[in-house]
Amino acid sequence: MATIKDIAKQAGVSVTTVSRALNGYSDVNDKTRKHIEDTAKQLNYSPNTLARSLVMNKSQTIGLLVSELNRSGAKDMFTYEVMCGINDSASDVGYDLILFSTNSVKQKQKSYTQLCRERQVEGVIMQGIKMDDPYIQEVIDSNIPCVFVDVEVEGKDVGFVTTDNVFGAQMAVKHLINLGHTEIAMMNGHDQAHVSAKRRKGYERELTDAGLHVRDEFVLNGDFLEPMAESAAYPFLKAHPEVTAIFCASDLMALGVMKAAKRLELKIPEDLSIVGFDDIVLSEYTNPPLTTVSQDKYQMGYEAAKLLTSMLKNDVPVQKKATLDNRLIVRETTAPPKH
Amino acid sequence: MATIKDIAKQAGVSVTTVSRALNGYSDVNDKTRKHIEDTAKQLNYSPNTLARSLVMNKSQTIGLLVSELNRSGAKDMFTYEVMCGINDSASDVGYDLILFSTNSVKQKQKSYTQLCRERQVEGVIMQGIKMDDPYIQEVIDSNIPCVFVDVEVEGKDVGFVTTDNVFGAQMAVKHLINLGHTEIAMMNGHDQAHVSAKRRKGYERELTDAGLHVRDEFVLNGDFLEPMAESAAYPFLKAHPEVTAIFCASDLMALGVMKAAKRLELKIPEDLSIVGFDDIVLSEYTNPPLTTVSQDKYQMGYEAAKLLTSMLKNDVPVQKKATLDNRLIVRETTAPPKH
DNA sequence: TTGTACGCGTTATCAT
DNA sequence: ATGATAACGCGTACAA
Repeated sequence: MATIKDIAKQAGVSVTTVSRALNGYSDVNDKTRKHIEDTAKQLNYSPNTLARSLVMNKSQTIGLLVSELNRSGAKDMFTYEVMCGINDSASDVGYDLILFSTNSVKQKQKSYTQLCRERQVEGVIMQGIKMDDPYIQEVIDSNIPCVFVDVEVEGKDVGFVTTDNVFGAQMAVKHLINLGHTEIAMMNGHDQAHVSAKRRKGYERELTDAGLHVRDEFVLNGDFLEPMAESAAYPFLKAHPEVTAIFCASDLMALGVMKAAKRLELKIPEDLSIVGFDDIVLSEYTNPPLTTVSQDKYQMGYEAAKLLTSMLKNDVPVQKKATLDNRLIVRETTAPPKH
Repeated sequence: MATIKDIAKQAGVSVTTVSRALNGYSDVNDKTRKHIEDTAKQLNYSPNTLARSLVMNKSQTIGLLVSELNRSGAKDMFTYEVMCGINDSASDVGYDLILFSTNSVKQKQKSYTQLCRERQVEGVIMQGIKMDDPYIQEVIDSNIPCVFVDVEVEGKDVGFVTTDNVFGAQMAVKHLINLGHTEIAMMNGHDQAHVSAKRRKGYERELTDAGLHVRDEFVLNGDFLEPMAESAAYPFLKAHPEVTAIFCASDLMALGVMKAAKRLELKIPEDLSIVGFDDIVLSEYTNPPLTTVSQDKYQMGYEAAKLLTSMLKNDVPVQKKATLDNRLIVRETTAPPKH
């Protein structure tokens, strides 16, 4: 627990000199610097970042605000991989991460700015937040730099990173159309997810472009959950034998659809083609392996942190959004329809 | 950015009174407290935990030290679920989490105590560390309270949480023996993993108890990685057609073994029974679904944080270790051997 | 019940 | 090139 004071005493100099020597200022004699560095090492000194942050008014800390950090199963791998990217990128530039988990209830108890200011975070990365969560508006109103993952919000100090969800959905649907499908349904997430709207847009655009009908009753809601998707798909597929393909807004929901199809004794892909979204680890191992739209989750996190730290470093306006490409991975759940 | 000073000025009292009023001390007039609370709210005040920590010498922060936080795939879900548990438990008692990711290289650059003291963490939870990592000894030598996940280290300020790996392995092997298997191999992780030793011990003990031979050449190393397990299993299974069952020290390696078996045209479970360890999400979806030993990862994290915070709160000696039960989940990769 | 004064460990300003 | 001193925001003896 040695402090610069201890070093100063031991080395016979003032605290000022110690501080400057250790921080690499040029206006300190080489000999005294050496001496100070030696005694610092000898005393096993480590600086107290708390004190430093207090006086400098910079904490070198980023808040990682994750909504519903839990074992929902749905976003698990997604959240984790994004986090890895954030962590790598942030530590590259010397920022530490402090983890806040929140949910709709907590958000009512403590305001966003309070949360941030208490811990003096310099900026925030926001993940898994829903469009109707109170924090979104608070973020925009506050002047704490923030980057959203997968929510397209912009503001003076607000940016976001996402993948091209519209185009991703288009790729998926185009793939099905190219195979010859014309009756294509969609299993969507829920209305509070920004990506849901985007993916639906892509789905509808691609159908329209191909001259196919867009039918509202062909779009189901699976709440991004496997069991919900299954129970939504089962009656639908039963009632609509003409449907030969389903585009799912997440891999997990695709799993649910696969289960429903199995119960209806529909063969995949012969009777029903399925395309997912995300490319979670699981999708490679399903039976048959799932065709899906792959998002680079790690990269999303990495870019998010990069965006944020660049906002933090510069006062000049800076690029505040990033849209990553995603790509279609064709596996074995898609084939031409039987006629 | 209002401070207690601002409140004091506005409310016409001293900072001391503000501090005491806001911290719920009893020796402050109800009327003044009310007045102070009102102006605090009006000024949108939030306390600066940095300053508070500095003076109290308590940061209310736990360091979450994760080794190799990356997309290795192997420990992904494991790490994530443990983290969820830690987070829930820690936030229950008002601790925040600061994320440190480390690896063998980083550990040489900055010492454990330095890392901790810089950020003034009160305690640490250590995850995914290898037995030959330098930090382990440093943790023991330091007096910063620490709880390890899955490494059985004890010390004055050091505890751990783990599952009963020996017994878990025994359950798995017993299950195979009960089915009638006698030639049972093991796919182990690597020598730097504490759990590897434990699981091997259970494997050998159960064989011995059943009067079966323990053969060193029946124990392979898959480094906890799927491809490594596959390439280790392939030649082994080819050379040892007498082997009818393999116990794997992780589900991921079980996947590798399944791939090797497929290449050798061995049917699972008819020609080869496989038991995994962990019960990752994936194992439910493999083809066929994997029989495995399930660990409650969330609970491990929850207990780890609980252990640590109780060590932090009390100066009295306290329970410093926790061993959780795990259970065998029989799915479809195990069956009696063909004769 | 309230206020004064000091200290936590550090950096920054201004002298010297 | 070096040192005194103030300041960051807060908690707390001690005094009143």
